[in-house]
Amino acid sequence: MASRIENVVERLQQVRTLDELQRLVEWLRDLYQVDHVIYHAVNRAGEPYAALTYAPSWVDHYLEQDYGRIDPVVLGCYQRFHPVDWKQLDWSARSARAFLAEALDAGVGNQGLSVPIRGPSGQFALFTVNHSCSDTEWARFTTAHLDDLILISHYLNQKALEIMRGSDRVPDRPLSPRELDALTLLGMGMSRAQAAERLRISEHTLRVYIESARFKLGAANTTHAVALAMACGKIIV
Amino acid sequence: MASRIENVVERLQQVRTLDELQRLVEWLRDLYQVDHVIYHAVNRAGEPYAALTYAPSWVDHYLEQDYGRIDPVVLGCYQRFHPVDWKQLDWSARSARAFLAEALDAGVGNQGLSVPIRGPSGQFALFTVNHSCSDTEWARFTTAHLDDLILISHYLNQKALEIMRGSDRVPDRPLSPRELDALTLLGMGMSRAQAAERLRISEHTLRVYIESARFKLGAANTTHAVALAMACGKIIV
DNA sequence: TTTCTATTCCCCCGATTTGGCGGGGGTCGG
DNA sequence: CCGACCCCCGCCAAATCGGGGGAATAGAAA
Repeated sequence: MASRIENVVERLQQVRTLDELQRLVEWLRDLYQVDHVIYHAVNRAGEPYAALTYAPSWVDHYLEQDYGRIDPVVLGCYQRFHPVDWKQLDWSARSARAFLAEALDAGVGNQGLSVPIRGPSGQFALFTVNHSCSDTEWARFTTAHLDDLILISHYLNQKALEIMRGSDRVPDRPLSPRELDALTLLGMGMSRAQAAERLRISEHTLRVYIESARFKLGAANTTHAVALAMACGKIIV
Repeated sequence: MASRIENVVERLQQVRTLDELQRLVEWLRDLYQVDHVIYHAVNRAGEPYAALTYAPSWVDHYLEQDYGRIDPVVLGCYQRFHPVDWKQLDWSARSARAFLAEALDAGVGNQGLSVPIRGPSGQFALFTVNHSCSDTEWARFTTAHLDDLILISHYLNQKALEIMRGSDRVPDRPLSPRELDALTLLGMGMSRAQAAERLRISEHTLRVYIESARFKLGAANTTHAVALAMACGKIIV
């Protein structure tokens, strides 16, 4: 029991495919003896990916109804940092209560703990465990395993990112210092004239940098170039 | 030694002020017997905050030169998720090598490990330990304490957010779905006309969304609005 | 109920930005 | 030595952007 977390991390490190990730969450469910374990990532392309132990019918219904937009777990975690007990969430909205009723009906436990995880470029994921039991039993479970769950969610997300990154990696030419300066200042809200003044160059020279940066990044216009440079961490606004 | 992490977490929970946070990183430095410990939050809405053990002169110089924009540690961590050993970073740029020389001169250790941490609204922070020692010694240290450092960085950032939330709470009104759509498409490189066509609304309606989004975000122009929305995780390009 | 917001549409206008065409000078590696 | 890249500058026409007027519907909040 004491070395449980080491085993989990070790097993996590060996995951190589999304299929193995799916089997891992099932294994975690059995290991921690809870009803369900869910890893749910929202990547930048907008295509969500999930590895979970819910009934497929519930998952389909959830996606079909676009419940991600009203689910209090998703909404609540999106603006929080620390793991969230489902009881702390705001279930007051009518749509939220209707959703909860449906969820319980679909076999989702009445108790839950969700860990928000964030990666580069606004990547956002949730690691959730949920179970049907009393408040005191659940409190005992969460206090005992909170640190484990934080670490697991971290490694889980790292693996998921690693697996998915292989496909959409784009090789790009580095931007020159002046090009980075130009995009940074524009991203900070300056006009070209202001940025040129700040950099002590002519407004037209600045344009040359913007154009070459746009070309290197394959951007359609200035806004696109700034967005792309930010998205791959080249500039920080 | 085995219960070290429990002690750390317990002590972290008691932190209430930024001053205590500062003393905590000093305590961590002594506990783990490393040269320096740095917690460095980059708060987009306001000014950055740091609790660290570097010499004040180096910190001042760093801020004055705006080294955050060329520091390979910051740039590298910004696009990564897992803790990063400084040796894995890209030190090839001339500015990076010059920066490194200055840093070593200022007493920064030659070995380092930085943990990127992300919170809601694009909040980004770094938890770093660094030390002067050989590669093998450093490898032994990092493998032994990696999980500790991940957990510490998590709790540290949670506390920092908790403490700062009171003071610099910027009331940002949420963007409407259409405003988010508009900014997203513009960030993807479309012109207003193209984005309007995609959303099946008039080009002028789109302009209304852009303007209201610009107003809500306090942005000077469209590019700025897209950059701000991206920076605080509201849109993903 | 009334106010607020979100969503959609229309007009006009000028300033800014854009994209394309030129031209110089420097440094660096093959 | 030459190509490649980075750094600087100018002119021009057209497209885009930002701002000024409006106004209607629906739904949610107060």
